[in-house]
Amino acid sequence: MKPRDENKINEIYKATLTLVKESGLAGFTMQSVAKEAGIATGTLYIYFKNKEALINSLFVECIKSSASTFFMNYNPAQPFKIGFHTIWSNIVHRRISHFNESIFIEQCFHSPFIEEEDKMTLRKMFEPLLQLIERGKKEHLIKDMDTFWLLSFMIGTINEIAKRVIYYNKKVTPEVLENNFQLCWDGIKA
Amino acid sequence: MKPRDENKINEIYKATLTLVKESGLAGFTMQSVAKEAGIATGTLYIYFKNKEALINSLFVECIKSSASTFFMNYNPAQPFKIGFHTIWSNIVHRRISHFNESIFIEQCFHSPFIEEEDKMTLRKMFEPLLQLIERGKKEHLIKDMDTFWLLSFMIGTINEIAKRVIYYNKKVTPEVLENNFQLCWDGIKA
DNA sequence: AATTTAAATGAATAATTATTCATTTAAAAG
DNA sequence: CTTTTAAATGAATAATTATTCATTTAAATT
Repeated sequence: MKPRDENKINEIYKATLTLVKESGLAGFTMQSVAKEAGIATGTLYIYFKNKEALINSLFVECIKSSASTFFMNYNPAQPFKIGFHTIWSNIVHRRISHFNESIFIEQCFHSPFIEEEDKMTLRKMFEPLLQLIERGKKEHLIKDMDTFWLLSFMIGTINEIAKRVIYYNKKVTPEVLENNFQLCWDGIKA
Repeated sequence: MKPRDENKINEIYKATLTLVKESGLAGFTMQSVAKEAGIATGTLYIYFKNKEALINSLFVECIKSSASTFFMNYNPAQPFKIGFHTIWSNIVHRRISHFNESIFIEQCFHSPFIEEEDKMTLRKMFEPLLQLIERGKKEHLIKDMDTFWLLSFMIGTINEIAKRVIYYNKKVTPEVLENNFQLCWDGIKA
């Protein structure tokens, strides 16, 4: 028998992300995905039951593959600021280098396609970061403020950096990164 | 002759924003807008040439009406920090109280419907804020960093606050607002 | 090399959604 | 009160897009 070309799923995912970035969740059709992925429309339905399933699977895939990068090189044994910087940096780089993915995840939040459960999974991804923030508060290194808002602050600045790098075609020099980190750090530090 | 019910345009706008918030730009149809606005489908086409025109007009309308609120009570003659706080506060409140609008504007940026020119208009809205930031740098009150990134920092945190207030159903107490402003201020201050 | 099995195809069909238009309604003008 | 004009209606049509399926292709097994 003929085996599935497992790489095809990646092609489909990649095509979908490209199209969603270009024209939003509103602007992509199954035909356009097939064309972009270089396969026939019918083939899409071998891999995904329907459009909704494609979107859902991709969403879960994006979450998983993001999560795996957020805590790379993060070692809880290191000093707080080092750890915080590592995670900050990881998220910034991921958002920029996988901007399509960032847009897709964001758009999915306002779409009827995603299950509440999957949104929960996304939130859980940040758990280790929440713990690090708690630790920073205990060590009196950062402000004694609701962890929820401290995380909000950090994520908000990161998301905006990524958007601007892409839309305004800004170079991400180490200097730009360090300046931006400084803004964030001065904000949260005690 | 029968005059147009000018209020109808507002109903259509309101309906569209509601639907876009609920299910994204992808998830609204002309039929659903008509139903939500309590009018017949055909009536939509008296007021708007087609779907694209509706989206475009609403986008421009959102920009204009936002802009009018961002600089309320802002007096350039006042000390820098007062002015900065006023604008910060205005934008936060607008984003929260008109969350549908915020989502719509954001989604439009990733849709094929909006003209580049209209996006430009949105960017120009922040002009007075850019000038205030320049002033803050001259007065050595805030960091001597690229104004572009200082603005990014401010807007990024604001957007995330609004999202979280809505999605996590957080109360916007004066304390929450002041704490969040403090984060932002400590970030940018010299 | 023949057979089997499932992938792949893409035109055809089904479903959805944008748009139109013949008709009705209601306000204004005479 | 009649006429005129344009708004409003919503079912019908057109256009678009999701999904299917009969057929072809190619890998694996015998």
